[in-house]
Amino acid sequence: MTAGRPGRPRSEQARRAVLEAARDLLKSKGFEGLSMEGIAARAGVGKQTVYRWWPSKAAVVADAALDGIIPQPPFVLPDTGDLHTDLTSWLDEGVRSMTAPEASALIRALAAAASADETASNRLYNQFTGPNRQAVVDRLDAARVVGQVRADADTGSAADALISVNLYLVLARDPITQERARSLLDVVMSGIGPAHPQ
Amino acid sequence: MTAGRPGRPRSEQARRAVLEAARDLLKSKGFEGLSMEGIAARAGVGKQTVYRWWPSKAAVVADAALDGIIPQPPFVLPDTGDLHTDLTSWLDEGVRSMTAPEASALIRALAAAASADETASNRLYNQFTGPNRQAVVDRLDAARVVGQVRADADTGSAADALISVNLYLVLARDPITQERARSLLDVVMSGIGPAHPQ
Amino acid sequence: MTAGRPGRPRSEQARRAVLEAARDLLKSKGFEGLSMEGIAARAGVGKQTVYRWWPSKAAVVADAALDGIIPQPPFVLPDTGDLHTDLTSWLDEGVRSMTAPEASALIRALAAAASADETASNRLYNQFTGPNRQAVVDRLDAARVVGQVRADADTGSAADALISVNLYLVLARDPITQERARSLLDVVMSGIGPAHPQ
Amino acid sequence: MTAGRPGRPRSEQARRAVLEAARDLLKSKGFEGLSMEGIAARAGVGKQTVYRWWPSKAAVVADAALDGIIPQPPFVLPDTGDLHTDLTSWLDEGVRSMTAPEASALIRALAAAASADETASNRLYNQFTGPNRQAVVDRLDAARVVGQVRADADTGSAADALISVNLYLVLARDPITQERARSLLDVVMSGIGPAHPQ
DNA sequence: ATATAAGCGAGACGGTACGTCCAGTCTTGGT
DNA sequence: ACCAAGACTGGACGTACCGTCTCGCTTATAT
Repeated sequence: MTAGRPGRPRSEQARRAVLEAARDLLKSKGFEGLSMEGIAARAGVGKQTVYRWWPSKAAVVADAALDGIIPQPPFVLPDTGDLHTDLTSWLDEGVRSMTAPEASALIRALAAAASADETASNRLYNQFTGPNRQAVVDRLDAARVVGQVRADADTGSAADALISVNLYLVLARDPITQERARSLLDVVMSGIGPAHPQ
Repeated sequence: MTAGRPGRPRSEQARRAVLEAARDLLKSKGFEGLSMEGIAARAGVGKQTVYRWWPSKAAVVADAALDGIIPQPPFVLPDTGDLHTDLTSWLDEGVRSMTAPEASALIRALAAAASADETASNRLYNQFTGPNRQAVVDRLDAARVVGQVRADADTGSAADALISVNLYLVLARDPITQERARSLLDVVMSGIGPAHPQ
Repeated sequence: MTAGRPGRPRSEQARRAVLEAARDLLKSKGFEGLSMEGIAARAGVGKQTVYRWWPSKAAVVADAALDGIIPQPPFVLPDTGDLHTDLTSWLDEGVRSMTAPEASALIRALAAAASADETASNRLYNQFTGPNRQAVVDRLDAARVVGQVRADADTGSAADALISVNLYLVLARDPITQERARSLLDVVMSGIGPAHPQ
Repeated sequence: MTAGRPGRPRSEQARRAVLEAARDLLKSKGFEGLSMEGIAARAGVGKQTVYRWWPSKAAVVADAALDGIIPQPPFVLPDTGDLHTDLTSWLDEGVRSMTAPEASALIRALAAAASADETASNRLYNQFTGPNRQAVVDRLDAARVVGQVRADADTGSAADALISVNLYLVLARDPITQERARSLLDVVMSGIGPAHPQ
């Protein structure tokens, strides 16, 4: 694939060491406390090696996320045939994976990275939030076919609501609980309007 | 209030100059590009004066937000008697105020500040997001009394959904549009489930 | 003198620590091996403090020389009435002070500094080599008055010869000896031409 | 000479490219501004090729000088029978070749190289300054045979004086002029002592 | 012919130093 | 007790080179 170019090939070991160092430092010191210099030092790598492949700490963080070095919520929803059951188990799994203090620190870091750098924001969205959102949309669309979702519902907006609340809670440092997730699901499924609008 | 203490009283002029300098720099350079030194220089103020009153740039930013120096979305909802109309006009106003590129840059900056500093996060939440959310909850609760919201709906979760999606869109750098806001409102009002499950 | 300006005054302690650190490092590692970073570290001073007052390592070295922190050959010649005796003792003193390996390393360093930087070159000349040369010229001119130097001799060129040979020997790493100095003095005093040109 | 060893023979083209690149960079940026990396880049040569043959930039500079790629003053003195005439024309030629700003920059660079590296210093002396000095000594010794130099004069010291003053002037950035050279020659030939001491 | 050997350009590697910016702190004179 | 000014130590920034190391390739002698 990478045609036989001249010159010493890129060191896979250095690449992984950088991403893992970034993840570790992110957990312990947050995005603000992260530094290119610190990443290089902990990875046992020259600073130039970091700058050769990543333009900023936001880019390193984004790559670490994309590489699975920063753990991600699951991209696939179960499909048992019952939408409510499936969304509930998906939400429970999400709550479980985000309640570890480490996990919320990482998410805050990703938010800060997205805030600081447009490119990082796009990459994180395209390969992290995006697929997750798409999985929800797909499941909802499948449910529509079997009549569990009304024909004219905007499944995209529903997915947005289900996903973004967690981001909001993490940033606001409000604890994320199962109850809260289920209340949200109830709102999204049934709405808050009176049961039988004519 | 500040009892007649001895010594020179705090300079109100310096205080405002600092907050306004912070706002201006935030617009042009983002939270990452903001510095205490830069704030002091632009405000024409000694660095010590900044440190005397604020421990970090996140604290300055939080104060600037609370002081109204960073413009905020409206805290009150109209109450025309029709919930859907009121929420629509509230959302439209929100969309309008967040679509300016400056505004989204400021929101990203506040998100970064919240991510970086727990104290700033709390202050921003308590006096910025919180009242806004509360206003929505209050309006929904009032609507419930007149039967426009079903009795067992969780108005808190509904408010969370309405507010947090915008945060998500700003961080993901997805454009915020009226259509999108109205689709979301439709989901929150009516749910996505089949219209009349019996 | 330095009018009551606002702001913290310059630290004399830091100034001396920098110059002494530069001298020590110069002795042990030469001008090439000297670094602004190393100077700051050894002086226990922030790097910025060095850069605030000196633009380059050549400037630091020049200042260290001017401040007497780098030892200098004597600027005054004895005047016993006999020129040859006085120049001999002056040369002996010069030979003595330049034969220490430390001293020749310092002189090579000053030559490198002069080579690297025009400003440093001028400062070193004006306050280091220059006065020394002038002292020789003055002594020669005084000797001319009493008939120990012929009327039309160019004392400036004679001083140049007496001084520059040592520089040449240090750079060429030829050992400087009393004999060599005295041979040179003989050439300068008597010339190499036949004893009685008509 | 280099016995028919196996393997690809050294590239003469690369060797010259390196030395010429070094000379060009020396002219424009001085010895301090010269770098192995820069030499390789300008020569269109791999860095390893430079390091394979030269251990340091001082070594490259020394080689460039020895190879005639850095222009040198003439090694031979005319011998018209009249010493004063010959030395005058030799000095004039030296003055002429050193007054070009490029030339003095190169000489300062050679001085810096000699200062930085003992090996380079020796090579430069042995094959650059040394032969030049020897040529002067030889001419003076020849002149002694015909009575133009007194029997007990130290021709070595005289040669040192004639050569080293130029080095001193270049480092001090004092302009080198014909007048100055001739004054020096007068001192060396006739001395500064009274004309006929008996 | 085909190994083996050495040189070549290219370019990544772990590092050091550069010169600048900023973090927080401290110390002036003045309000 | 506050203020502006500005110097202090410290540390990260992003860049330039250091000297070393692998690549694929070329060019020689030795089998």
